[in-house]
Amino acid sequence: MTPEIPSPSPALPGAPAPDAPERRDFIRDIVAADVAAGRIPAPVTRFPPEPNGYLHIGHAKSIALNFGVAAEFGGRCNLRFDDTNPVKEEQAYIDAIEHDIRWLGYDWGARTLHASDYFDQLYAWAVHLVESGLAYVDDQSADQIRETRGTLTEPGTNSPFRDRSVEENRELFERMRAGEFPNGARVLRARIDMAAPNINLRDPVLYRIVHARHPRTGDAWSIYPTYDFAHGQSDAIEGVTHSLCTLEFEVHRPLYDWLIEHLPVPSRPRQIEFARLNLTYTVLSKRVLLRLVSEGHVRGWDDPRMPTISGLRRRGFPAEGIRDFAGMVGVAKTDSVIEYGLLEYAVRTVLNRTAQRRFGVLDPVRIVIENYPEGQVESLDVGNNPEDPTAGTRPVEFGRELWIEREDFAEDPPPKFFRLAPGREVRLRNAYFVTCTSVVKDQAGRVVELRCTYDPATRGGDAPDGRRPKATLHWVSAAHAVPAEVRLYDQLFSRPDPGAEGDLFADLNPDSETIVRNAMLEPSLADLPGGETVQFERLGYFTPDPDSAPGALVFNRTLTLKDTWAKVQAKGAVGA
RNA sequence: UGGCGCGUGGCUCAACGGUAGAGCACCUGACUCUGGAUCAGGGGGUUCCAGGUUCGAAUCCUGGCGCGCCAGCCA
Repeated sequence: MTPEIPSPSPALPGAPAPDAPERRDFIRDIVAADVAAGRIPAPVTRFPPEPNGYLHIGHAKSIALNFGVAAEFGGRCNLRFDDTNPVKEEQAYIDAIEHDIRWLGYDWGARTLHASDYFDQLYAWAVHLVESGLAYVDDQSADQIRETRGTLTEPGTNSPFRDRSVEENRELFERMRAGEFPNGARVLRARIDMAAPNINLRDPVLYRIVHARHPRTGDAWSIYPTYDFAHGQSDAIEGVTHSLCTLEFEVHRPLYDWLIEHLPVPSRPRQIEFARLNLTYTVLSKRVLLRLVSEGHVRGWDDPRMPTISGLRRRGFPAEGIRDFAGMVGVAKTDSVIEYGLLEYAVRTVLNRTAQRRFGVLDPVRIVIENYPEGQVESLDVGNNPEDPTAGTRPVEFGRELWIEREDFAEDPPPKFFRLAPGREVRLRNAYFVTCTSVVKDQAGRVVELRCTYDPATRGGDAPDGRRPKATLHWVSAAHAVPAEVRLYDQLFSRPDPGAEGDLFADLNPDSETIVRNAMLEPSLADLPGGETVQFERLGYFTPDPDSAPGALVFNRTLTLKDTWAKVQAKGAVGA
């Protein structure tokens, strides 16, 4: 499914480019101050995904932050899987996550770590807490625990098992580990304060009984630590200095600190929270993304409409564009929603600079050049990228019959329409000037062919007399064109704030994908390698889809070009 | 009628007591063999509100208001 991708650009992502403006945000300020004050020689960060789904563009922000901070201050960033819940986690997700981070262009050396690597140590620390009288085994059910936790405005009440002896707690916890009890029979809880105004401090659960096979530790454990107990301690084991996480963990920080304080951990990490990424027209919730996939609203995690890294990759977004975007969105504590257009801007900027140009006609209409010799074919030299002279040129066949874009012709051109019309001369890009002499229609009145003449003196696209048509059209030789299916994409959701008014799934855009089955492409496109995105001149950026096969080409439209004509039309429509 | 956090142009951020700035978006013009790109210019902010401190407040204090998060044996 996932195409094999050429390695990302050689520039070391994460490391500041020599000419990059200094990136500044409150987290980098804190790190810089810690380094300047000599509290740490260099920062250690970590990216801690739970392997229960695919990475998405929101994770890219976190990845760029964690790896970026580490690189900029000469530190390091670990990849650590937060694999403490075996009922939701799978090896397939672990593999996909590693692949995606590599594709994005980040490198964590040999430091592929797992919270599960620390299960022994974590267990020993839990015992330490028991022996300090700071944790106890609670026999209450999940329901009972919920009922006695209190509410936002009322304190909770102590569990009847809260004052068990250290001996009894130690024995019971040991037996939980030995697998003597069924799921949910007992938990290990921290003994903090059932009346704490912060609910996370009301004797939070540290360990629960889960009889499930873990992707890495197999059946070795029948109890698993919760996020709260595993995360900070894992940070401490790894020597993480700045544990960067999203805002929803803010209220967990007092617990994070409490555990670090009461345990003989080897280092004292500090948790700092920042706002997660939100994007208009997009949902970045693993739960929802999983539903989109499992309910068949999209074809898979890597559907080109998905905001997953694999989806964006299949769509043709370059890793560099995603990295640039992550750098542009800023890091702050304000809950915010980024306009999707900023992502497009970042991607277009990279693609404009790097994508080779090709000719492709999505909605072909035939033109016949009446004064061009029948049977003649000539090869024209066409530049691969006007933004990059080193990209060279390629030969493109020209002949008497060509395909042009149907919408590049108007029998009755509206004002400000500069393209082909009866009697009007336009330039065929890198080829000749042609003038439309007549229109051939079928019985239904549909244009089936345009008869034209060309000016042989304009070969290459310039007129000796200096005259300049107002429009330049893309074209493909009818005798050489290869047919292809092209998939056009629009937002997966039809409103900028999906789900804001009721059911999220009711906001799915029914026109998020449009399939064009009879596109005509220049023949060089037939063997474009997967993972490469090119520009179809005047149309946008396109990339071969993995569904593509020899003789049955399939392309995805990555993005359109910026379209000011569409804007003019829209204005006209409003004014009319 | 709990706790924690956040409020600066349409969007995202900066300004860290000295009189509000950037990117994106938007508008205009130039240029152009992509109605793309590029270049030049422009509009747009009572810095949530109200008091207070100060020669001076987006920055400090007090009180409001609004928004977000927290009552999983998810992370």
